[in-house]
Amino acid sequence: MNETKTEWPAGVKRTRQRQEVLAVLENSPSPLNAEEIFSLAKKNDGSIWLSTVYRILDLFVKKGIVTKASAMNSAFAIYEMNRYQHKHYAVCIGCRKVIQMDNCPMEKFTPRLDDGDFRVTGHKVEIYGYCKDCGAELPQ
Amino acid sequence: MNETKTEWPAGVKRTRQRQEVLAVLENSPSPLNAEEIFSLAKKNDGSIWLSTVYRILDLFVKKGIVTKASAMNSAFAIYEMNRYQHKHYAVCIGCRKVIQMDNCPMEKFTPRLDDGDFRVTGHKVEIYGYCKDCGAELPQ
DNA sequence: ATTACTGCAAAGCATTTGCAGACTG
DNA sequence: CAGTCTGCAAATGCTTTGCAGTAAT
Repeated sequence: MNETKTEWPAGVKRTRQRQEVLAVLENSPSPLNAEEIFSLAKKNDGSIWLSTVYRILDLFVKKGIVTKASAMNSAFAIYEMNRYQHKHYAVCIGCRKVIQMDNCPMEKFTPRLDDGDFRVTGHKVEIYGYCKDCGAELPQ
Repeated sequence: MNETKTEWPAGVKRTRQRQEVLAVLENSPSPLNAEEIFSLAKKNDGSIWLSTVYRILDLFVKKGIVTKASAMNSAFAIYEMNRYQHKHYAVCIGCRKVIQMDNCPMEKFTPRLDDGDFRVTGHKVEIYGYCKDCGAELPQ
């Protein structure tokens, strides 16, 4: 599978590797790290290099096609299609499963800062704890 | 300066390097990364190794004396005394300054998750944008 | 004296970079 | 065909680990 669902982004040279990376991201319901994107693209296509994946991801992030985040307590970054919807995640400490959150705690919130003026351009929220499969093992 | 303000934590062997690291953290108003802790400790004492600092920080985190976080878009972890108060930070994209937030967006918030049951044990919030010194350079 | 801790060096892991050949528009 | 992109290898930066000597209780 090598097709992207949407039209090709403007101002981005179309190469086999870029199509592959975009297709992988479009077809993933959850964010992926570079290594995962790399092996999925490789499975579909056969010839792609990890450093190329990083370069493509950087480009896509710069173009606003993809968003980059880093899951807490995790050494690596995760990437997903920028679907222009505001999303946050809950991460299970037990199994590392990532669960989408449907609401955002920042909706009705104004930060109170020591330093006076601060122009907020974005925020990051992550909740952690135990999912229904992992929580059972532990005492309340 | 080599003194710690509070009494020495129980169950932790007291060494010169550990005292130094704890003193550095106690005297810092803002979180520091390992390299910064290392050079401050070195300045005070002269003989300490970066890998030792990492080992000491891991120990302190495990003992609950220190908390570890990772500032967004930044490759390294930051550490600070666990003052048992709930704190979040705003990070300036321009100068990387870290500014404390006095309120918490999670106070009156219940996450709505796809996956049903999830026992929340903690959360992480980070706001980013431009501080008063860096914001001026950029257009509104 | 016994056990844990540190100095030091080297490895580890995610990510980045340099370069020459290959491909796109 | 000019310029960009990729394969590949090697470097980078933060952090971890192994080992033998040193220090703490």
